[in-house]
Amino acid sequence: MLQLNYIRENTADVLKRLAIKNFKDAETIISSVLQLDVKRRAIQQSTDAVKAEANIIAKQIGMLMKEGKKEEAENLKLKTGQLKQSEKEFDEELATIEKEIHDILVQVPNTPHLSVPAGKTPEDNITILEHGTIPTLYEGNTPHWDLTTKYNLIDFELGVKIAGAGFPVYKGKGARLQRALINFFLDRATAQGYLEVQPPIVVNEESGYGTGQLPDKEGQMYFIGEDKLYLIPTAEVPITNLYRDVIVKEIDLPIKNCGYTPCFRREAGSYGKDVRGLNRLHQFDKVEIVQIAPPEKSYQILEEMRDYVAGLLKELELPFRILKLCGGDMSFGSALTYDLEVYSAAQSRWLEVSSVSNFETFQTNRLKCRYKDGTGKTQLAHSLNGSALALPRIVAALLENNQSPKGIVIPKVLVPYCGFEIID
RNA sequence: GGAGAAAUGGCAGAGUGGUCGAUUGCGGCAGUCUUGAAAACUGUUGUACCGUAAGGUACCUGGGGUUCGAAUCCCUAUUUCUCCGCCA
Repeated sequence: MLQLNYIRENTADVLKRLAIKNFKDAETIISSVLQLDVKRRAIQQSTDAVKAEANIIAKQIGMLMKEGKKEEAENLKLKTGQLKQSEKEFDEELATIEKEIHDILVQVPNTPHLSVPAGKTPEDNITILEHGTIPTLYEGNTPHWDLTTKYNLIDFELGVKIAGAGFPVYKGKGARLQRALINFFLDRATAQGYLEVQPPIVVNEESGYGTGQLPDKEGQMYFIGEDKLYLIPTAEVPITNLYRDVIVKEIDLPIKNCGYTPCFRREAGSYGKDVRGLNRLHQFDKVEIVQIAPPEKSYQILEEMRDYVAGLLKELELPFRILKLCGGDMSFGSALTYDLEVYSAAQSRWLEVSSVSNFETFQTNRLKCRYKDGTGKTQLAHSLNGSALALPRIVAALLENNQSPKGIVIPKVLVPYCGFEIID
């Protein structure tokens, strides 16, 4: 959520940036918020004035009672009736207008960084780096969904029986590969200075709100109605919410956390080749990295995070590219996002395996995640996160790219984690 | 799940209707002393909103109520602790 004060003081800038995100009716919405804000401040002044008067009278009555001047006290009490009435009215008016403002603000997306390219569709994203060579596969290569069956790594049908489509059962070397990747990712992240955390994989409503999944995207999360808990769509939610209602010392920034969790997504509305095999699942595993950063360093940190993830892909020897997302393809809360995509050779397509974003104060404003700066002033920190990495598509690319007539070759870096060099 | 107790500032812990935004201790910050540090001493130390400012308003787990006035009384929700039950 954008800060009202910021909108008020930088209206032109906000509008300019919202245009990059193709946010419709930005001018109308922003100006209505600003009008409501003027009204709100006027009402608050009236409210405060009435309350101040009432407080004074209450104190006077207290004094009179102490001095035993009951009659005078009774007279003063008579005066308070009118005040109480208008106090109540003002309070209600204020609450109403604050809710109105809030309801509008939650619908306004984050303002993109000025370097974000304009554009509406993924075609408008900018490729900033391509790395590795796309492998030439041998005659008779197959997509991963055939390989997983051939080598008995994943049983999709069994998952359907147990839970439903999109809940695969990993078996044998398939299961071991999962575990290997998780450990590899966590080891690399901790070596990079990220503190590993193991958060709950369900969150309450407040947490969903804090990182922006609620109120908008609740249809994308599994909900346990009896206990009012949401299954997390990403570890970003519980980990970032660790810092909800927290004021940290500047010296403790940046805070770097990583964590492995399963992720659950309802993926309502997905279909076709996008959901085939491992391409899109309802449950998948991911290691997430999260940073709480001082504003002046957040963009440098974003690049570090992006490059760190790229480093993982290099170690895994996967061909990949990095995209800088255009305004139209960025998520609601992000100010700048890099997507990392690996090339899945048998499918002949790029698969998104990581999304690294700077949210600036968009999340921390909701979270009330702040720090004291050098001058002792309290201000909002920036929050950033990225996948490092999501497993299924990595597995898909590994299987497809590394297939050979003899079997699937495990990248060197994973061999110690897997305990085998080839899947055959 | 049953019975009981509790929830106060970064922490500990006072405060049961009227100058209480809240005693005190610890911690933090600044200073004095010291070659430096420690100790001791002195001062300072919550958040948000409104206001150019002076200042004002709100917040003692959340919500509602009683009252001229609520940290304090009542209702309610949540959470925590103790005991019992169940259980990885």
